[in-house]
Amino acid sequence: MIDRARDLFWRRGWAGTSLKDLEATLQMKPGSFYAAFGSKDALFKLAMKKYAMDGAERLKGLVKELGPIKALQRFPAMAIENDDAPAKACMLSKTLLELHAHNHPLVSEANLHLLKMEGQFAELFQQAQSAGDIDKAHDPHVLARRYQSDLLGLRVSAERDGVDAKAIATEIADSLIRL
Amino acid sequence: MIDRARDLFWRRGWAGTSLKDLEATLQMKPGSFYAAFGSKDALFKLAMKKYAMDGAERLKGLVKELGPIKALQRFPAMAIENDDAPAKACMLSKTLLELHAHNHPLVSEANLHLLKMEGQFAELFQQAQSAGDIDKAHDPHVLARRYQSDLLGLRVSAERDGVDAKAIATEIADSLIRL
DNA sequence: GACTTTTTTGAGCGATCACTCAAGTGTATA
DNA sequence: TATACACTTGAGTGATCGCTCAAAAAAGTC
Repeated sequence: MIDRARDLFWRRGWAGTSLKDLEATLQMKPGSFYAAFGSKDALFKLAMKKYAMDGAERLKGLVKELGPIKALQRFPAMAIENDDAPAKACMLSKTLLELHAHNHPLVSEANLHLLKMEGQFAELFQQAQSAGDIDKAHDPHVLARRYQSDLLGLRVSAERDGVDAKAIATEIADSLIRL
Repeated sequence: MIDRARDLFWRRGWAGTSLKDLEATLQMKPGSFYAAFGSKDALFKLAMKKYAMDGAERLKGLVKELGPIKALQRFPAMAIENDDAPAKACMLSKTLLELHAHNHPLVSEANLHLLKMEGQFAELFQQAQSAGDIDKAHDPHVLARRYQSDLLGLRVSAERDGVDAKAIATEIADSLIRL
């Protein structure tokens, strides 16, 4: 249920998704919708949380499979390779950009999720340092900040026409070897 | 006139900017507005063109002042340091992300401007190679693609809370030395 | 099967959307 | 000053926005 809402919001954005759209994909009449979720914003908040949790889960799975450094290297390509995803760009950044000027409450929510994600990256960088894969001279939080910025850029680029985003993902992954 | 419209669109996005908003900042009544511009979309297109041209002009000025490589190094910091700008994020990427799912004509327009900008970067990378500042083994178009992706990521990050975007800009600039 | 409670329904609320156009105002030429 | 033309005005268009709520249907309880 929330998954379908998330996909719709992710693809079309906040203003681009109308209650009619939600009613159609969720098979709900207005009354049921408001009884269940309270408001469009409330559902968006839930959808964004689901989005963030799924992303964190996917990364954890990658770590379990490949270990920290290889997970960080694989993650960028993974983020853009699914053609069935609602969008290439990150839902959190899309929300941030769309609603920032309106001082919308969902913006601080998006900021929070992005920060938590950055923390997760920092942890992995630290683990990679402990494993000897990355020079300990680097600050893991600095690495994580840059990594996330690169990731956000990649995912915006992946939404462009005529840009080989996979190549950029590879470059991001390769740059982690040289640390 | 178009500058004021561009600032409004840049800050608030396409759906976030209503005709009422435009009428207020342009001091125009609906009739005059439609006589002058035809539609909201048409003005947005003009605004985006102005945005792209101004950006290209600013980069050219930087090149004239500092030369190609130093201009490329300075540009990221410059893009995010103006606190009076309507937004930190790039108007073209904001438009791309907001309207991509709706197959809106303005998306291809945004794509075009982004591609032209990437071409400008590629030219500068090539000039930097000719000047001996960058190893000629690199493909300038590949460098430009990555540079623009980094730039877009930087400008999204600059819109976040609690992120030192200046530091990221410095890192991007520094990574150009090591080429 | 009768009664209570919960859930679903969809017509419709006021507000706002992008946009139109007849009427009014200003300006140029005679 | 009189006439022709260009521009401005803002009330108003139908459509859509997020959302409400009384009535109908369904589910639960005895």
